[in-house]
Amino acid sequence: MGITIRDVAAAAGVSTATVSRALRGLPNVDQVTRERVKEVAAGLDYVISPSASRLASGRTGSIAVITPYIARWFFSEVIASVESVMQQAGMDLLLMNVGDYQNGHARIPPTPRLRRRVDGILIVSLPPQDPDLEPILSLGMPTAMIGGIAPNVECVVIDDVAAARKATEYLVSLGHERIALMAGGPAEARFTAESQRERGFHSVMTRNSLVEDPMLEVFGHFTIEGGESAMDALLNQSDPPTAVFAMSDEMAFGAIRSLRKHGLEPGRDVSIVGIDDHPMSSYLGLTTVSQPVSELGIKAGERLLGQIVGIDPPGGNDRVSELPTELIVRNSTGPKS
Amino acid sequence: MGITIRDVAAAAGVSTATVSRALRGLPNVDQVTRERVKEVAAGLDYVISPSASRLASGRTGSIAVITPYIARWFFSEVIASVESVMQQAGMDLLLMNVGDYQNGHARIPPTPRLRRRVDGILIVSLPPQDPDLEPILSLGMPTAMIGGIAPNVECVVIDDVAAARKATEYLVSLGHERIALMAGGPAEARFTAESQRERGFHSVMTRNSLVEDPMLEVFGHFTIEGGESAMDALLNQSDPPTAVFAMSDEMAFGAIRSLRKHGLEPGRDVSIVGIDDHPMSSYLGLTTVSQPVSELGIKAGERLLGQIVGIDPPGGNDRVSELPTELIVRNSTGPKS
DNA sequence: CTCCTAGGTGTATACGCTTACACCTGGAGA
DNA sequence: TCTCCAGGTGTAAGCGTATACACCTAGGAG
Repeated sequence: MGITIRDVAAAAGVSTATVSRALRGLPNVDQVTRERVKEVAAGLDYVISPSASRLASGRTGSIAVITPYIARWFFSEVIASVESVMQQAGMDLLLMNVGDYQNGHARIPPTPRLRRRVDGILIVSLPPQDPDLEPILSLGMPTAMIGGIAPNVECVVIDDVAAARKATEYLVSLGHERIALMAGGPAEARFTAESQRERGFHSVMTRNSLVEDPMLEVFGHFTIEGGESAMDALLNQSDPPTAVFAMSDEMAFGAIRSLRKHGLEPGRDVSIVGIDDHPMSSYLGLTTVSQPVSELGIKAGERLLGQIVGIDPPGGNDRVSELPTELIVRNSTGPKS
Repeated sequence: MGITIRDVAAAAGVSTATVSRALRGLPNVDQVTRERVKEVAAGLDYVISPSASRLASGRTGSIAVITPYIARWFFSEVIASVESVMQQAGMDLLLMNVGDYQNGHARIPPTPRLRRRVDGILIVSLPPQDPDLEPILSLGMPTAMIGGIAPNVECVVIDDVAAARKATEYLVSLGHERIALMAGGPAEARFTAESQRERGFHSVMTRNSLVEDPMLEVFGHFTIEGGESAMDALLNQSDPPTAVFAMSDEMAFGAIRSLRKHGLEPGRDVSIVGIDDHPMSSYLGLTTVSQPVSELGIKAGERLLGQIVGIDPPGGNDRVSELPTELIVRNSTGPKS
């Protein structure tokens, strides 16, 4: 059926070992021989059998990306950029969603599917309390993480504290004092980024001697609808906020919609800041703190490759890379009226 | 290092053949033996070596998803649903982007990376003239396609002609006569869906004896920005349209923005219809024709699995599944004023 | 009581490659 | 001239599983 390395060896008049070395660019092969082997292989339309190669070498040439969502903006952007890096490096990318239970499917633990199957793992934003996280990490293979921090793992993140500070400080600079915090959910079930953003918000409020009214902390579940009803709730209070810091742009979108529904104009009546710089944000004029999503994926991918190839230290010393964020002022914010 | 099937066999007091059969659920294994083997395997924390299994059996247990985009809405939704199907089936999913050249990377042809590496291929919306399409199809392995039609391939699509008809007919029913067509790009470089949508539009216009002014055909490149400038161009004409059929929601978003920029109100001054039912469409009140994106992925995934397992006919007779679309009326459309 | 069958199990080879090791050659240095 | 070395190359032993085939057993049919 398929043509094998032996066919190539025979046709080129060399041994299979030489073919193997020639084709993989290893040293100790005469340049002339190498060229001839390559030509013969191309002529025979030979492609190496990954299974055989993997079995013999122990390397799989592939990595797994583990993520709780695939289709959401942040995640799909990250996946795309990681794919790009891996494709350049000639690595296969296995996609594994661990959030599928949200659709009613049984949660299939990824750990058994990882062992012996990949050379490295890239974890995207699993919350620290995720039941799959610990087993994955204790697999002890090259691992990188985006949007979260774990000991002994290469982590690529933004400075979520600083991002939240930028957003909050900007609102304060506009004169706002009653500022609401729109988080994803209650503190027990938060992503790392969420907790950090709360810390950033908190620090700015404290530094400026502003009170954090517990009534002004609401949960938008990182969705438009969630943001909308959270804003609804804020507006129905006796003393509504004059500004809102939403932990994500999508929640901010919902908040804007709620404002309009109540006949209020974002930026004039109530100011809204998000985090992300989602593609729709410029469309909707949302002031936000941008995060370099593609760069997160690229950097984490490269770091992971480094571990696999053996250039980078395989974790060991809590390497954390922080990528910069930037406040982007649009018209969903304005001075306190 | 790793523990092998031999260790399990020894520990369970049977041969490796029996272990292999027991673990994979093959018949001709005594129930008692099977249980014991399973327990021993679990106790030893044994996981099968995919490479060895693949090499010996010739099956890879994985499929490739080939797509020109990863992060765009339609594509990420499709990928997510396919991943779900494959995870349930215990198949690995390799992600391969063939649109990376758009980011300045060299285009790496996927064909060599496919051979001997996957049991099946799922192609998402490659345009018929894509240089990679033909080589992939002539690989002769189980293949399914979403959003496009090719001979001898299992295809899952929406009826793009009908979808475009629904949109156009609705505009006609509102009394519009000067209706613009916002396509992606010129006819030479169109996705299958694009051509079909044009046909649907055309048929309705003709049937209602409406003239298709060539001036009213514009290109929005399936992006918000593209839609916006295309709409700008339309509005700058001496005799602008009273309605626009945009081939995608994102272009429609751009069109809406353009309208507002020109002081016009969508649905009152100019009507806009899109296709997709993008998550932001309900937010923006866009009238559109929805397509069942997840179902496309699920169905195509299942069909592909069927071919691999050998239940479904492996292509052969141009099987095309059409999934239903639905007009969703919101407030970007209104009677001709 | 014998024969046959079918379910259950073991033996041993093939899968296609990588790589440790042995080997060979020619030229540089002594 | 001889030795040594390094660059090239070949040999052959795995890598861990699947599976064709042989075998064995017990029970039912004759």
